[in-house]
Order: sequence, then structure tokens, then C-alpha cells
Amino acid sequence: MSKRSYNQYCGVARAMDVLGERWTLLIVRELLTGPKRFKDLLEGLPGIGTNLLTARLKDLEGYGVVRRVTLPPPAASRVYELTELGRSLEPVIMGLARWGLKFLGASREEDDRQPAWAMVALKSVLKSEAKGETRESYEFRVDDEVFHVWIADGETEVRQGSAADPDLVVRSDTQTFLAVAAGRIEPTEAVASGAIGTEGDREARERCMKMLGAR
Amino acid sequence: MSKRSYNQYCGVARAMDVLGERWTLLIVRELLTGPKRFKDLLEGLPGIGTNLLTARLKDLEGYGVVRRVTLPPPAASRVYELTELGRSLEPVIMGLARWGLKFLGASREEDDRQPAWAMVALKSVLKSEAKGETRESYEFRVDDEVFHVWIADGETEVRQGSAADPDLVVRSDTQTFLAVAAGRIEPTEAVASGAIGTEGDREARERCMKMLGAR
DNA sequence: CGGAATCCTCTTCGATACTG
DNA sequence: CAGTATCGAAGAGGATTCCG
Repeated sequence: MSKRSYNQYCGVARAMDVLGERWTLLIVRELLTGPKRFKDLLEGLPGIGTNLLTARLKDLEGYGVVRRVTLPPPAASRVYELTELGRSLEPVIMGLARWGLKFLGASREEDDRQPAWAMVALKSVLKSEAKGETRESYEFRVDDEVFHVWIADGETEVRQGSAADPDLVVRSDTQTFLAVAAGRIEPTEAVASGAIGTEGDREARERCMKMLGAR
Repeated sequence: MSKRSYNQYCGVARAMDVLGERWTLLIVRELLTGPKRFKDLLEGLPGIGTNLLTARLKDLEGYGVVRRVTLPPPAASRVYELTELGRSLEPVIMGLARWGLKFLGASREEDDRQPAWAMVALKSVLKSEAKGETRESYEFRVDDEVFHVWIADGETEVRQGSAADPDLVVRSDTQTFLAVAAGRIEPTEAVASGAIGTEGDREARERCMKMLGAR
């Protein structure tokens, strides 16, 4: 039962011992947008197979990357969530997301699409220099999924669900959203063409578009 | 011959399509410290096997991550080197190196050890904000491995071997070095306790400790 | 030396079916 | 729902061989 290891006294190799198997990093990506049930993970990872998912979650739990918790009543469902150690992988995942965008140019027919992935892409491309003193939140409604971005003290959080009192609401379909995140469409153009609709403060909109890469 | 893909329209998934197979990211790590011959790679990746290495290099070349070049005479040897796209993976690798440090606490008997990997670890923990106008070099002697850091124009280079005229020489054992790198020990404390010894300019020492994460 | 090709064994993956 | 069991297919690992 001894797990396969690269057996190298090196941080990269150890990281790959933990994360290097097929699907593992994608599971972490899924959990980055909040705790998920087994079934949610299955749906977010088309093709994984239940046995693999079980095995990966068990491994990640063993490494202290993932934790299994039971939500308080009345939900009472069991979910998987990232530990502190797991959340500290966020910069790595975002780096991979940004790097992978270079291969995302051509959308392929066989590709699955999910709003949550767009949020990861979104976060990975948010321009930090635009954050500054900003302290506000934007709600994104991409097709029928809702997320929000919360900016405060130079930190950016992207979470599932709607914002309490958003300074801006952004509506879009998944296609447009991904295209903007991938840098293939200018956010301002998408707004101008109506592919992206916004409600809220005009200045908030401009700051938001700037963070999305608007020139 | 259709390559296996996650088929997700997501940057992370595409990145894993390219980099996610066994050994691939470690090959990139190896090439991060300079071009390497096939044999050098084999030695830096104990256990990989010639067929796998060939296949991975071919894939990476196909993706434009790696390039095959023939060195000018008299060397005239064929080497593999990272393309611009490949070098842009450095932040990701460094992120993984930093994360993997947390699993490196216990050195295992069966682990391979190579100076180049320690260099990667060092580079991954150097704090960039401390660089500023600094223009100097530090030599590190970790157990019997020697490498040096050269800082100039806000850039940091880590190289094998000793420095020509180092402003500072830092001595330490591997355990201490890793503990400092992983943030488990304050560099200044390690100096105070004698676990890290330094020779050279006092101000250089302070700058160096700052880059190692001293508060 | 720098690979490519072949063969064989073992492990892992992927898909489906089945159970608490 | 949340997994376990199972089984054929694909990939990994190691050795060896061949070639330029």
C-alpha cells in the first residue's frame, strides 16, 4: 500500500507526491470556491469516476489538505472543504490558471463549461494594482450561477452566492464571461455590446472593468 | 494517438493537460536551472526511464514549452532548454516549491538529494520586496553544498558554486536551512542561536536575513 | 554519447454496476 | 446521496537492444 513517491528531497517533488496524481489539482480547484458535497465534486469533474474521487479525497484528507465536515442542521450534509494548508495552494492554482489561459484560445466543441471555472479564471487575472484603496463588492450572475468578489485591504475574495449589498451587479452568459476572463474580449466592449449587463454605481463599474483588464 | 485531456474549458485544466502527467513538472524544474542534455535530465530524475523522458520531452516540445538546441562548437552537444513559455512557469514551480517545503520537514532515508534542488528551494523563499537597490552577492554553504545568490537591478539569480567575492557567507545545516525557508524558524533567531553562522558585512547580513523572511 | 524501439509486468484509470 | 466493488483499457517502470 506504500504510495508511489518521487523520493526526492525537494519541495517541488514533495508537492507533486501530494498533488501530482490525475485529478488531484482539479479537486483543489473545485474546493477553492467553497465546500462541496461528493456529488457536487462529481459534477464539477466530468469523467472522474466515483472510485477515483473517493481515493483522491482520502489521500488529500490524509495529507491535511482537505477536511470532511458535517454542516450544522438543518443542512446536515457532509461536505469537503480545504484546510488552511489547502487554501494556501491558491497562489499555485491561480498561477496555473493564468498560464493555462495561453492554451485556452480555441474553445473546443468537446469541452465542458462551468461558471465556477470562469470565477477561477477571473480571480487569476484580476489586476492587483487596481485594487488600491478600493473597498467594495461585485456580484456576478453568470447564466444561473451567482458569485461575488469582495475587495478590501488589497485582498480579493471570490465566493459562491450573492453579495450582501453589492456595489455592482454584473450579468453575463458563460461564453462571454470566459472570453473576457481569457482576454479575448475587452470588458468595455462586452458592456457596450450588451453581452455584459451591469447594475449599480458607475464608478464601481469602471473600477470593476479595470480589474478585469480593461485598458 | 489522441492525447488524454480533461476537456474542460478552464485554464487550470488546460495547464494540467500539458503539465499534469507524471514527471513533467519535474522536468521543467530541472530545466529551470539551465539547459540540460538528455543524460543530465536522466540523472536529475532518478527512476524516470529513457522511454518516458523521451516521450515527455517530445510532448513538451510539441506544446512549445521546451526547445531542442545544438550548442555551438566546440561543445556541439544537443541540449533541451525552456522556451519563453516554459520559463514563464517559474512562478508556478516556485509556488509549488514553497508549498512543498511544508512536507519536507522529515528527511527520509530513501530520498535523493541534489544541490540544484536546494537552489530552487532557496530561490522560492527569497522575498522580492527586500531587493530594492541592493547589488550584492551571498554565498550559502548548506552542509557540503555551496551555492550563491546574486542580486542586481531587482533581479535575483541563484547559481551553483561559490561566489567570486561574496558580501556575505552563510553557513548552516540542511535542517536549519529548510526550517528557515519553510518559515518555521526566524532567520534572526537561527543566527542568534548559532544554527546559522555568517561571515561578512553586517548590513549585508541584515539585508540577507530580510530576504529570508526576517521581520 | 544520445536517444529510439521493444517487451513484459505492474499499477492506475475509467466506466459501470451495485450497496449502505 | 455517498460511496464500494469490479473489470477491461491505458499508462508507468525497468531492462534490454539497436542505431547514428
